[in-house]
Amino acid sequence: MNYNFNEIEAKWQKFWKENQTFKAKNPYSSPGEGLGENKPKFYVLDMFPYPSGAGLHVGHPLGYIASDIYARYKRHKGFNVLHPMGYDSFGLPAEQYAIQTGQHPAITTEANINRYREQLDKIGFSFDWSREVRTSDPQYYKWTQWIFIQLFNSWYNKDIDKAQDISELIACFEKGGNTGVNAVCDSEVPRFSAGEWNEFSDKRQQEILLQYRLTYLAETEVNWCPALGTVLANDEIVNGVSERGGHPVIRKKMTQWSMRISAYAQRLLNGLQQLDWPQPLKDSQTNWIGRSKGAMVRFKVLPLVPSGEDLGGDFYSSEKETLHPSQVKWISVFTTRPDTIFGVSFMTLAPEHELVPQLTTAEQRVEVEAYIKATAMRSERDRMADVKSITGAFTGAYAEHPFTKKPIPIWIGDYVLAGYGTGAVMSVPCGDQRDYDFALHFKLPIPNIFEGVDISEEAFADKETTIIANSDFLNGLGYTEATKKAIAELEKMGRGEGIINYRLRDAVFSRQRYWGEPFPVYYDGDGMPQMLDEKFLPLKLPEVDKYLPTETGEPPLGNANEWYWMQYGDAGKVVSKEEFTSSSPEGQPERGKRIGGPLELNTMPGWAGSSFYFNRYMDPHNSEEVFSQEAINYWQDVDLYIGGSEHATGHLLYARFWQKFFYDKGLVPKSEFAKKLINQGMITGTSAFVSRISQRPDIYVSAEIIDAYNNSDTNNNAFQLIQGITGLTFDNLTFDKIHVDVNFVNLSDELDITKFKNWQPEFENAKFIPHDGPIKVLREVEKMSKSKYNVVSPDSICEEYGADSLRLYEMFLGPLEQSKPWNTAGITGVFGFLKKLWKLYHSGPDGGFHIENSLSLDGGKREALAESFKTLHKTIKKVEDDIENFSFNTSVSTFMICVNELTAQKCNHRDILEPLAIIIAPYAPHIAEELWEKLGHTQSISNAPFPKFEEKYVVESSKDYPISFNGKTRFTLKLPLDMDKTDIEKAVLAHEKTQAQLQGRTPKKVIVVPGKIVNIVG
RNA sequence: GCCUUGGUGGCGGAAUUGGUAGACGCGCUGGAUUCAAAAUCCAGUGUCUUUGACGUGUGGGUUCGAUUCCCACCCAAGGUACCA
Repeated sequence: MNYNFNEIEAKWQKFWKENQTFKAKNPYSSPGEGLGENKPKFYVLDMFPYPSGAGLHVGHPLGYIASDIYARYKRHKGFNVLHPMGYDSFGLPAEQYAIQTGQHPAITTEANINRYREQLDKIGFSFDWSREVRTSDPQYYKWTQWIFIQLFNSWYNKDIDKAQDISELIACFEKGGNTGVNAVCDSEVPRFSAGEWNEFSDKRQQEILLQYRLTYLAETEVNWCPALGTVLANDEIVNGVSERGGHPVIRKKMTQWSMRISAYAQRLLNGLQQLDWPQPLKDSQTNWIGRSKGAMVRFKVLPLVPSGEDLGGDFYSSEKETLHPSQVKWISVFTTRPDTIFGVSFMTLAPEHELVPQLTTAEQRVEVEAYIKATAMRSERDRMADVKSITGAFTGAYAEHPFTKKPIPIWIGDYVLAGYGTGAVMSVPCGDQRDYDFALHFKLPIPNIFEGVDISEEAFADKETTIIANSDFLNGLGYTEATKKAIAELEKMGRGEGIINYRLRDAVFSRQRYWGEPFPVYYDGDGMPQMLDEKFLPLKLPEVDKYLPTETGEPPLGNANEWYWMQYGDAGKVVSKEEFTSSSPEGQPERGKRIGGPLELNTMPGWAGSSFYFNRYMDPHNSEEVFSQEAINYWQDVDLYIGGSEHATGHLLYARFWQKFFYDKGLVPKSEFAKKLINQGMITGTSAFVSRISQRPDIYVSAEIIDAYNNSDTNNNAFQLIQGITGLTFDNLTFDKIHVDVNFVNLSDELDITKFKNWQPEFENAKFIPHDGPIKVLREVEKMSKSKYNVVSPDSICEEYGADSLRLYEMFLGPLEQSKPWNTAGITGVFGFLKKLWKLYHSGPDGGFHIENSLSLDGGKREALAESFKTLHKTIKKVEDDIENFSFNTSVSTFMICVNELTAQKCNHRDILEPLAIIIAPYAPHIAEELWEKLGHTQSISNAPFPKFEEKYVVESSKDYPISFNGKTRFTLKLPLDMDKTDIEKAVLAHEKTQAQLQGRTPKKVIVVPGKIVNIVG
């Protein structure tokens, strides 16, 4: 009986579905079922996919296969395993497709999901599909909206370092104004007393509260992508262009919803230490958060120097005037080197800095304005492409040095970024290369404040060896002491303080798109944002005629006929503008006053729905709560999370942020959502190329001819042939390489000529050299992509070799975390292995199922099987260790070795073959189920206990010692393992081969490592 | 530039604490079987100037012994970038 994988796999996939084999129980909610009650929990999660129209290629399931093996292994180990799957189904491609075709994104998304599901099912995953979530499902995004409301109703209290309800902030304001409140908020919040607060209008109060909320509406500089018609987050931009589509991105001021993730910067950093995540990923989050320790220093802007006054050669000598205190302006700068403060010879502000217009003198105005205009015109990309040219302009203004009291000229320059720190720097040319270059270019002084350092060529930035000089009270100090002292002095004078600055910016949360979560927000008569009451959620996406921005440039939701919120008392609904304006604000006595207004036109970004889905899986159908406390307290957090490293600074940072917010609100028991994370590597494609003669594009040649050509092997008779047909000699012959579909190529790299000719019209009349023999293709490793025709789909592999072969092969390719090329040819190895495995259980006549039943008490039988037991148990040990270390590739080798050995031993004994089926089941579940059933079991193999490794079967009594001379192994010698050092040395030295090696010399030293090696030094 | 990861046969890769480098598989070569092919099975397969020598990116070092540890460098991939 042959290994009929198609039949077997279909059978068991149906069985699992019908029996809900992998449904995870929340034990408290189904106590009667008994399952899971006494089992420890284990949560294995994959990053849920965006269901793209292209479907899956063999690279996609890699991580899913690994997590599935782990999940199945944990079930065998007696855990109650949660292994869910769902879809991140809001996103740009469906919307772009909708713009082109008018097809509603919900319809395309549904079709894509169905295709994904079909493909996933064929691979035999043990997902609990009863828990599936889709971010675009209103029953799901109801909770995304709910979380948004919670964030809106929260502020960050720095004193207790956690988020609190906004009502507590209001209470503080009412009691003592905002002077005593230590909150994370906008930088320009004015100071006010309790009395002033209570006097503020409702609108003013709302405006102030907005500056404290964890999600807030503010005019911010955003990354605007004109081609996509939307803003993008920093992590959605790669090299100055959009991640999707590669369109240019410019800076633009817009009123947008933002998330105050910066409040969590330090906790996001701290939390990394307890996480078992890949180091590169943790490093990239650390860099992204970008903590730097230094000082905030305030420089007083000096009154303008009267025009025409000669500043002379020494510009530190000008006279000062005094100003009324209310007119004094201050420029705050952030520096990591307060120790170099005496080296400041000028200041540089970002061109966008808000003080620039006020500071600029009449004489400099023209130049400054021209410079600002010029920098604004340059796109982000231009600025990045050109970092070498130094540009800037002098404002004409001066600031006072906090210690020397000398005037310092204030410049603007685009090397200072508006978005980092305060958008202004104190320039220390002797200690910073950028300041140095700027000073050199504009002929500004470069005072040296370092002991014994030459700065005539470049700046000196080495903190370690710094000794400060020419710096008054800092002279002679090193970096650490000088920094401390400088900060202490600044604090004493009230001119600055030590602070910690983060690169992490608040995250823009609005997108000018259709296919995303609508905000549960309307704008009242004052234009202030108001949250919908939770009982009205979900606020469903409205229907629109077209998915493009409106004629007035509003987001696509502006096209909706009905997109106004109207509420009387407890009754609220979405209505048209006409219905809203024609309705009575006074309402009717029994219904109450009408409230409402236009609904928010922006939608939420892609990362909204993915920032809590892992928690929602724990209780996915709960319509009362985002998840119940029982569910979250049972499942706690993700034990193993597998997904791509491309989400390092996006999804994985935002999700950690929301989790910490939930933690503050007492909604979750853990402040980190995933204990362990693994990044699976990318599977690249092996593209196929066929070469054709450049001068005669209808003639295609086999790869051997190209080899001969590249090696200048003119004797190859193909060249005579080519010359005969084309008249081209070897010397003026050139070839072009063109991609061919990898599906037209067989395992021996030979091209299927018929398929190729029928592929595209231009190949119809293709001629081939050689005419008769096979045409071989060239191979090259590239990213798997449609345009390179190197995409291999899992479906075709499953059809030809089966899902078990696919699963084994994907694991066998190499370490999970490494990127590696796909080459279908190698799959025959694991396919052959499965056939061999099948044969082990089918040693009967005509290949029928045959197993020797166990006579477990018969010691004699056991004796005969000792070798097989040894094979089995060393396999159990190795495979168990490998799974725990996520070294799946080596366990496939181990299985191969095991089956090769058992085959050689002609083993057909139940005591061996039954445990073998279990240990292989996580990897190749279909064949394992089938064999399990044949072994007489009626229950699925998936919960069978994992066989226990027993040392006694693998103990060796002797060892083949490698005998080496000066570290080089010459021969091996079998000796008992319990022999001690001295005896080993004697035995080895007495051996004739040793004597032959020594040729009469006396060894200087003999190293004996029992159980390992013997080395003779001579 | 900086941070991270990696570099081993024709190819994917193995060697878990420093102890026989190249497991396992692909490919290739030869053979068996077959009218033939596929499939299957058997044997071989790091390199070379083959009684031996050389071999884990390069050059040093530590060690009885180094793919493994240390120093310097080269190359590749990923992240990040005027971050004050």
